[in-house]
Amino acid sequence: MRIYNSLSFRMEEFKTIKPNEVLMYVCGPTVYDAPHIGHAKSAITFDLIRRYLEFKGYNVKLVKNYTDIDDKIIKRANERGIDYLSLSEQYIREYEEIMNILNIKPNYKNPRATEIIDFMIKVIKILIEKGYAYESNGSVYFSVGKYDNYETIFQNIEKQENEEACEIHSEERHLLGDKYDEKDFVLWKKWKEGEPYWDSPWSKGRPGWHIECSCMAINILGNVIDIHGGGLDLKSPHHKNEIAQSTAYTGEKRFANYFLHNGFVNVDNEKMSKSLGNFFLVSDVLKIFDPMVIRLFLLSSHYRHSVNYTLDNIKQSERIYSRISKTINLINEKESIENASEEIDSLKLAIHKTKEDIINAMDDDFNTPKAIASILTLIKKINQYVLERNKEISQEFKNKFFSFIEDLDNIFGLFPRSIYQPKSGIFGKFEGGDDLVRQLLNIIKSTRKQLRKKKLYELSDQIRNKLNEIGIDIEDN
RNA sequence: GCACGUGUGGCUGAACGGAUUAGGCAAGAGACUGCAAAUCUCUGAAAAACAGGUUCAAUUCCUGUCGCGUGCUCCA
Repeated sequence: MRIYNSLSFRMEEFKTIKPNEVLMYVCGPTVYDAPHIGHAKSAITFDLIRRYLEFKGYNVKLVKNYTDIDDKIIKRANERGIDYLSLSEQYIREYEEIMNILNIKPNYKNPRATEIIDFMIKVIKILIEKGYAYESNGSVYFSVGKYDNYETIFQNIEKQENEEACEIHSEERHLLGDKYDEKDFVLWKKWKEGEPYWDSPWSKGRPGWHIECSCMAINILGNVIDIHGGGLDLKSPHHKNEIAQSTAYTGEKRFANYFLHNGFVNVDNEKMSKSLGNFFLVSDVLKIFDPMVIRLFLLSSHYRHSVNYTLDNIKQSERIYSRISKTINLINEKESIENASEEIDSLKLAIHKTKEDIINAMDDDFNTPKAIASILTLIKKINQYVLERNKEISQEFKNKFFSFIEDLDNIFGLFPRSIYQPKSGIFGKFEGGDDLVRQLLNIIKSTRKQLRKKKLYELSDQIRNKLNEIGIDIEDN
């Protein structure tokens, strides 16, 4: 299995620290606003990776944090005249709800920054003791000049250049404001009027953004982890700083063996972001599209690439999704017979082949577009066989097919049982499959059938249209 | 400016050092059908930013140029 490692700028064979276990940390959101499609892309990316690793037999411990204390949270809470905690609580709940709808598997742990302030203080203390950090006017900063090769992290430049870049700063050790170097970043931020604070040896205050993630990862998963993930926009300076401070603290060579970064969701070929204001909230998109369609849309381009959010593009995904679900329903509803033609073997073989293709695609840096293409090729084959040539299928085939769909769902999280089990087709529209509704619909269906038999098309079409208007699609045949 | 990534058909999006360059959407034609929908079949004599280089052979590797995106400031 090969994955692209942002640390080395190339594809690498994936090897874990412990056999069969993957320690994985993903940077979660700063909870001051509702999640947009960009957050969904990141979440779905790492959910996919996690699912695939589990499919490969790894026990994955995925930790994803919430940054629940930060300038923006404080600002917005003040604007609304509420406590910062109730603000972050509100958005954490919303985030979790949406993740659940998008079929994101629950994480191993979801720590919040404010839960481990004590540990952060301990780590900062040690960083000062080791000479990597300094206190200045009540705040504490990490000194990038004291850290070897700071500039080479995620920068494909030679060590010499790094030394040149840092030397200048370390020679002139005078303060620029509170810092010695512009790039020094804050570990502990001194309290200001109207802000929440925690006591520390340096001042009343709160932790800096970068130290939070390092501490949560180390605290829960340990000094060195397998995979660290996040959006491409976190690469620098966030992940860069995380690496510097974490390895400075632990003394290890690496903080994470693999850094993975997902690409953006673009709007008009520009990054969707809160600061640009060009974002679409997941909750709004969910009003128009099925969550699985959103998932498929975001998986239809490679995780490292950007995906352009347009109505047309997401509609394409909707079409593809319905195509696949229709075939799943078709096989589900079709009666199997004892002695189906031997030709069914070729279909069984095709399933086997498709599964292999998917595994190969996914082993190659999680190539979902390729994997999806091979699913569609299989779907076409099945449709040809069952619909066009109207051939019978065996129970054995059905079993094989559904075990395949289950694999697909395990990997992509796209085909939960609910789409083809108890409530399928039109009944799916009614939560819980109300018996009365079910019976009523059956009556309507059989009435229409009789009308059509008697060639009373006008009336039967009218019924079809009326049902359509209230959101029930009927397809004859 | 530095770094990372990217540039494939009307759109989306893969593979691959060579001989037939996936898959999907949209379009057109046809089959089926009372009609619609769904499904299937066929078609588009299809395309690889530009310029060099390596090679028997490059869309694929290398170099340069240009375009685009992102990071270097909060952001998934």
